[in-house]
Amino acid sequence: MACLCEALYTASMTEADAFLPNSRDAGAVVNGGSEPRYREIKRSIVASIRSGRLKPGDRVNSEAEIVERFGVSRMTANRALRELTDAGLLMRRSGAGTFVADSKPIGHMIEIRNIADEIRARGHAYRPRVLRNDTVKADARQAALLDVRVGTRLFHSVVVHHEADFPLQLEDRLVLASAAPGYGEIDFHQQTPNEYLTRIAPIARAEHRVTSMLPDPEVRALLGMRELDPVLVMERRTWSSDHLVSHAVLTHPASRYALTATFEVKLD
Amino acid sequence: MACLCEALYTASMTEADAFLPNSRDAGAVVNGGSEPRYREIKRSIVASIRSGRLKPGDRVNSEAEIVERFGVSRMTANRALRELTDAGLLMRRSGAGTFVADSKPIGHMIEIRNIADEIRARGHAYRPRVLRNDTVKADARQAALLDVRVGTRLFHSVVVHHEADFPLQLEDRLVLASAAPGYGEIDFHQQTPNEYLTRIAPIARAEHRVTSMLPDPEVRALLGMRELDPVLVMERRTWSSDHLVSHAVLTHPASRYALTATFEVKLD
DNA sequence: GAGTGGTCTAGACCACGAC
DNA sequence: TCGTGGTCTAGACCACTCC
Repeated sequence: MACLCEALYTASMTEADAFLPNSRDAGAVVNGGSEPRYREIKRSIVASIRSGRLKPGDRVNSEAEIVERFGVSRMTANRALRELTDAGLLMRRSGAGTFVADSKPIGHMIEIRNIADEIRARGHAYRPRVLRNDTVKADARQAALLDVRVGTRLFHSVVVHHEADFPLQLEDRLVLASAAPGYGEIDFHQQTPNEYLTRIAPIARAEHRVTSMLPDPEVRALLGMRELDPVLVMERRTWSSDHLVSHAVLTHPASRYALTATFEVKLD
Repeated sequence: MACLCEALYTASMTEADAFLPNSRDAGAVVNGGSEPRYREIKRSIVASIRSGRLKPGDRVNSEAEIVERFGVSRMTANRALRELTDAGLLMRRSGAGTFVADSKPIGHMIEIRNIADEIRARGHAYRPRVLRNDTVKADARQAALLDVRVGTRLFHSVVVHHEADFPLQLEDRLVLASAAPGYGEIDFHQQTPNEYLTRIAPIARAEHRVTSMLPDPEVRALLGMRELDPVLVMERRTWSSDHLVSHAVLTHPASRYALTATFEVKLD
């Protein structure tokens, strides 16, 4: 069916700002089964970024400020900020401060770029051709793909992403309606399905399967391909929190598209 | 032209045990431009694993032991062990101890499996067909791929990996001779090229490019493919420490092989 | 009960950046 | 100069595991 590759944003961690007022005997040790302080601080920062209150480039509370606001020691504040920095969510400059990092694509993992951005970065016009965006009740096959019961309400969108006038990717996507209620209303000219989803339901886990084949005539026509040109097909399932949110089949003409992935291992 | 996908092992960090005797005024703070203590400890542990002195499942020094041996505070020992654990190199069980983790394939990132293991896991016989394994002097094209000067000594191996009697992957690999001097002597029946390389020159960085095409007749024959079946081609460049070590083109029949990648994001 | 990791504190010195 | 992060210490309490 269809293929497309957009940005997967970092960040996980559920819940909103909910860093409870903290009825904990702050001073001493104690941590009676509750969440560690550093993690609580991380949650609150992640939530601030999620909610849009903190945007890339914005300054985050300094360690000293966190010490005061949360009533923790500097080591604890440091750990929270350091771990978020290691995770790529923040950037720190000694002497200057801590800042929200540019919303990195999936960091070191697979660098799957936002197709729209990618196209624009090449100086071309991005144009989506929306073939459908409906509400459906899951049939057996769809239910299996999203691991839900038959009849569950889903969105089903099919979009062809064009670079200038050339179709580059065919995206066929199923979305769990309960996880992204507004999906049916999106104007794909304003944001790609994945852009929307990563904002609404931040990706916690993604599973990919890449293969290739000769496309059937219909797909070949949609992608404006010559005969005997294979397509590169990427199937992607994404989870948010703990449930499957979306299944996408992203199909591209192999002659015009290659997937790239790069990663580093650093232990220092 | 060849393709194969093996395990990429974790771990980075250069140098051997070299944790200098540490002429640092231990007691106080000070860190006059030298390496932080926690990183030094990490290096030493990584080196122990690298050298084979510590194997998966082995117990690592406890925090208390590190405190004594390195003359650091427990927080520092804890940081070293915790970071290596987060990186997937170690496993900790509260109350029990710290252990070397099973040599994880690239962890959460791309799970690219060792083709030999993968085949055996499916209960089939793995059989390599070695077409060549020569020493060559880099020509212009090869020099560009490995980012070295023309004439640099390289190994060039071509192997077809079979599952039972079916060719599954064609691997065409260039290896920088100076980085893996023994490569030319490997018996690929004993270990795959990548197995050897990950042991000799642990991967610090990898770059992938995946595409597909219709194979030329020669490749098609080597892979025992029918006409009009596309191949899935993965090109991979791997770095160790700071230099490019290997370039591989891994080609598989799309009808018999799919790449999978899965990753999780966790910020807690 | 002894040992282990998990967390936390209240100090500290340092290099760096902004003013 | 003052605030920032980067590192480090020498204690501490806790829950857990293993014996």
